[in-house]
Amino acid sequence: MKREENKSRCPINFTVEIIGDTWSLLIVRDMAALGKKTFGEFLDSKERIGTSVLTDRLAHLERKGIIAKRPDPSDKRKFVYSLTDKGIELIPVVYEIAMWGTRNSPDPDAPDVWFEALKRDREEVVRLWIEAVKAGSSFFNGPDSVIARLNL
Amino acid sequence: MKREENKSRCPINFTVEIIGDTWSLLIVRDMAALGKKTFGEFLDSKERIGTSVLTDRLAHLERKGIIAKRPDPSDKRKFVYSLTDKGIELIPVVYEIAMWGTRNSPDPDAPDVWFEALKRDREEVVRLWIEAVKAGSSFFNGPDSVIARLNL
DNA sequence: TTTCTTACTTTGATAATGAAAGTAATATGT
DNA sequence: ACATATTACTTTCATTATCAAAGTAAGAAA
Repeated sequence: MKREENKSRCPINFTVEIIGDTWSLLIVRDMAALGKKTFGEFLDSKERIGTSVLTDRLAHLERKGIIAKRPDPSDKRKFVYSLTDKGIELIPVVYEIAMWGTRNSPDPDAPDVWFEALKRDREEVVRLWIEAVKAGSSFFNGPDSVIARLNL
Repeated sequence: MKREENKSRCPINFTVEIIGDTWSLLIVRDMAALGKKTFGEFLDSKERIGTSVLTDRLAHLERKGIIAKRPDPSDKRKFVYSLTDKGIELIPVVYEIAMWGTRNSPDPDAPDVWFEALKRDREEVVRLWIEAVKAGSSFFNGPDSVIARLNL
């Protein structure tokens, strides 16, 4: 993997060298928006990532301090992946990327509540999203989800 | 180029399939932050993009409606590249990516005024940045630049 | 009219991706 | 207890992308 070449110390290049590929941000999305936590759950997304690439991207994100990997106490075959603070800080990036895609895609596919949430104040949605993930929930799922807090 | 595979209609995947690679966002950065406009100017960045990759990425961004390409009226060898409205809409994404990189890079390299601008209100900076590019300037350069408007 | 510049294209080596099959550890059902 | 299933990988190999270097054609500058 030559993708971490440190081409420059530009802050934008720094970020792009970490999440600027086809899969990394989709994994962060699955965690932050859907609350996915295990290898099998990540495999099960619409974009159909392959196992070898998933293994590679998870190791990459872990090495870069975006996610943490722990053994699952209740099933010793499994590992539980979670966003670190650094990973949670990516939520504003993910929000803007989702916003741009929603506005510029000819036919965006997302839960109805996503389009409802976009009508709300950006600052509030981003703040609630960060709080949700810190509380162990995600945008759409869990007791502290954004949609629960906004009553959507 | 298989990078536009339409893996899903998720808004995040839609955006990532357009700008989720090593170079596309750096080109957008060069245009939005530095006001670069020509092939030679893009070649001349710290990250040292190769000519074949630059040609490919410029064609890709043009095809996706992010940038426009016109002949230079004063030098018929040249082309002038500019951000479309769709491209200008990426500025909030670029801002958040730059913000994350600035906060998480161990040794970020950027003009001093960038760090000054980060202390200001996000909404204002993003608004001024969009206005600057629409007026033919960029974040750092031109009569309507963000740093000119903020007196930095 | 020679030389330089610009925006490419071509070539060939190296690296990343993607699909499929394989594996070892652990869990589950009977 | 035993057979089967599941999980998180690893391996293999064909396809595709990237990168560096050299080449090119149109136009500008001296």
